[in-house]
This record gives sequence, C-alpha cells and structure tokens, in this order.
Amino acid sequence: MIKQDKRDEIVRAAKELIAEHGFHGAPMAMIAEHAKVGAGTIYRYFENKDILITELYKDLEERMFPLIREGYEADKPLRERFIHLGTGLLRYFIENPLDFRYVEQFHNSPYGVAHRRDKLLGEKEGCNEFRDLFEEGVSRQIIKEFPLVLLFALSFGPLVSAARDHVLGFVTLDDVLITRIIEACWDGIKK
Amino acid sequence: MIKQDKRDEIVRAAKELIAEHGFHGAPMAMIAEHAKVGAGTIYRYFENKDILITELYKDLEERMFPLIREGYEADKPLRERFIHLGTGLLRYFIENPLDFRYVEQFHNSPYGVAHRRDKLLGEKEGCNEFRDLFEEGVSRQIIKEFPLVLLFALSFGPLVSAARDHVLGFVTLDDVLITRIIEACWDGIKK
DNA sequence: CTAAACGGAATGAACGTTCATTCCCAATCA
DNA sequence: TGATTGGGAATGAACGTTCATTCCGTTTAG
Repeated sequence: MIKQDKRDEIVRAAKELIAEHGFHGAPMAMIAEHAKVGAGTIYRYFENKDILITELYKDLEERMFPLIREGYEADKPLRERFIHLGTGLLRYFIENPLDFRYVEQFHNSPYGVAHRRDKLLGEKEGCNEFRDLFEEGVSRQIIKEFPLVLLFALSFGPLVSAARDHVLGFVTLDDVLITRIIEACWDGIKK
Repeated sequence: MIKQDKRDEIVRAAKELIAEHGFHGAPMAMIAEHAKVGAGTIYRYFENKDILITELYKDLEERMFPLIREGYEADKPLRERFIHLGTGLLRYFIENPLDFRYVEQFHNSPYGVAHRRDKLLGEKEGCNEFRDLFEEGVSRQIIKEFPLVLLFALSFGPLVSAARDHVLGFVTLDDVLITRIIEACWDGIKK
C-alpha cells in the first residue's frame, strides 16, 4: 500500500527546494533529506526525477486553476472577466510564492517548452477561459486583432514580470496595485 | 601573448551552446570542442565557468545597447521615443535569436537575479534611456503612476514573451507586428 | 633558447539511480 | 492470546556517469 502522506512530504520538499534553488540545485539526495525519507523511497513514488518534476507541475495546476476560476461569471462584460481572471492569477502567485517560483522554473526549461507546445498545438486542457475570452474579444472587435499567442504575451508577460519583482522583493504588490496592473494589461490589449 | 581570436572563438562557442542547451547542457569540454580549443585553454581566458557566463553577458550588453540607442532622439515626443527603443530591442532579439536565448537563460538564473538587484539598487549602467523616459513620462503625467520596476514589467514583459514565442516558432513576427506589439505596450502604460 | 601558450588526459566531487538488506505489520497458527 | 511468518515498504551505501577544474608534457612565438 502506498502511503499518501509520504508522497505528500516528497512533493512538498521537492517543490520547496526546486522553487528556491532550481532543478539543478535540488539533488534527489537533498529532496529525500528534507522529506525525511530514504533516497530510494522517492523512486517508489516517482519513476525518475523528470517524472517527479512534471507530476509536481500537474499537481500544482490542478490546485491553481479551480481557485482562479472561482467566482468567474461568463456573462459579465469582457473587461470585467479579464480583470477577474488576471487579478486572480496574479494574486495566487503573490500569495503562493513557492508555486510561482516553481511555475517559472518549469516554464523556463525544456519541460515547460514541450508542455507549451503541446498546449498550443493539441488543444490541451488548462485554463481555457483566457483563450475563450480573447477569441470572443477579437471577434466582437473589443480586443486588438493579434494572434492568440501574442494576446497571451501581452497579458501574461507583465503579470509574470510583476509577480517576479514582488517575489524577489523589488516591489511590494497590494490589492490596489494588483488591480491596476491588470487594468494596464487590459489597456494594452483593448482596441 | 593572449590571442583575441581564440577568446572570441570560446565566447562564440559558449554563447551558441548555452543559448541552445542551457547552462547545464553546455559542459566546458563541449564548449572547448566547439571552439576547437583544449579544455584547459578556456581557463587561460576565464577563471571559471561562472566568470565565463557573466563576461559573456557583459560582452553581449555592450554590443546590444549601442545598436538600440542608434537613431534615438531625446527631443522627440515620449511615445515616439518609447516606440523607437521598444521596437529596436524587440527587433534585436528577433534578429539575434542566440543573443535573446542567452539573455533569457541568464536572467532566469541566480546570475541574472544578482545582476538585476545590483542594477536596481546601485544605479548601475545599462540602457538608462528607458528609465529616464519612464521618469519623464510619470512626472509629465503622460505615463501611469507606477513604481519604476512595474513600468519595466509592463513594457518588457510582453516584449520578452513575444520574442520567446517567435524564437520558439509559435508565431512569426514581422516589422508590422513588432511595431503593433510595442504600441500595445505603450497603450498599457500611458495614462 | 626561453618562456609563455596550449592541449587534453587525469582528478575528484557531485549527481541520479539501483539494489541487497532491514523494517514493519497484518495474517496465520498453536 | 502470544508467537511465527510472509511480503510489501523503506532504506542508504554503492555504482556508474558526468562535470568543472587542474596538471604537466608539448608546441609555438620572440
């Protein structure tokens, strides 16, 4: 029988260490030590380090997306919906800096690029509210006519940069600032 | 006598390999091989790998900034100046994908964070036209009143994301698209 | 000829992964 | 009930590999 709480400990330790020191700064031995587990034990739960890394990301997405969707109403005006999702995401990153750092590490690595390619080409699951919102906005002539990826770039680029600046201590984001940032993003993509 | 062209070969090989495979996918032995140089020779030019990596970045900045500044006229309207610098930077990234990938690798690593911290705290040199432009814009009430780092986030975030999408082949940026992206960034930060 | 530059084999540290062994506990038996 | 045993979970020392760096014999420039 596989015990969930041991797996949880491994996941927690791995996320902490990788978020803080990067994939290469978090050796399996260190992860095992922090999880108070034998080095070999990790391999009972995860086939290898790559799989640990991608499973970790999946776990994270599954907890994150529902939280962001919370309170989302598809019949509200586009701008309002955009602000809701954007502030939700940015707030999540601010409140869960470990998750944010992990997501960043993941996306700036071969894992992340492969993941992104899959998502763009294969219509994979994810937080599709953004995509739907952009498509609706473009077809209703409310949002500038850019390829979808660029609308993502214009929205998430600043969001991620701002979150990074906050997490690294270069600026302190409060609710007011979070909202103003997302509003500025909207100004960037709206016609 | 230290031969410049040998150093250049090392720099070229290192940049190519690191840009393509990341810091950890470019061992010194491989860099040496691609530079057609003995492994030990690298250490006659660079004390260690860390120093090679940061020197490489400095070299790159020194070639990049003058190119972007080219044709910059401080007496033009703010918006025009912003578009000039922004499109210049984005175009540089598009035209020099290796440089772009290297800059990205660098910034998403402990080296980059330290570098950024120095720059923000210590008023280090760099491309200060952007900073001056933002400060002028805020004080003249043309640009939204955000902390400087956030104006950077709102401008460079989309720019970098867009460049990445182009380099990874998710979209193809031409001159028209480049200009429209930077204009959208301006819409995001202007009042 | 001398000294500096060079090359690449040698070195040792660090890593991911494996596997022989130990531990734990529930089922079984007397 | 208390002792025995079977088997899956857990362990961590050991292994093979990879890497940055060093060392030293050879080549080259002056």
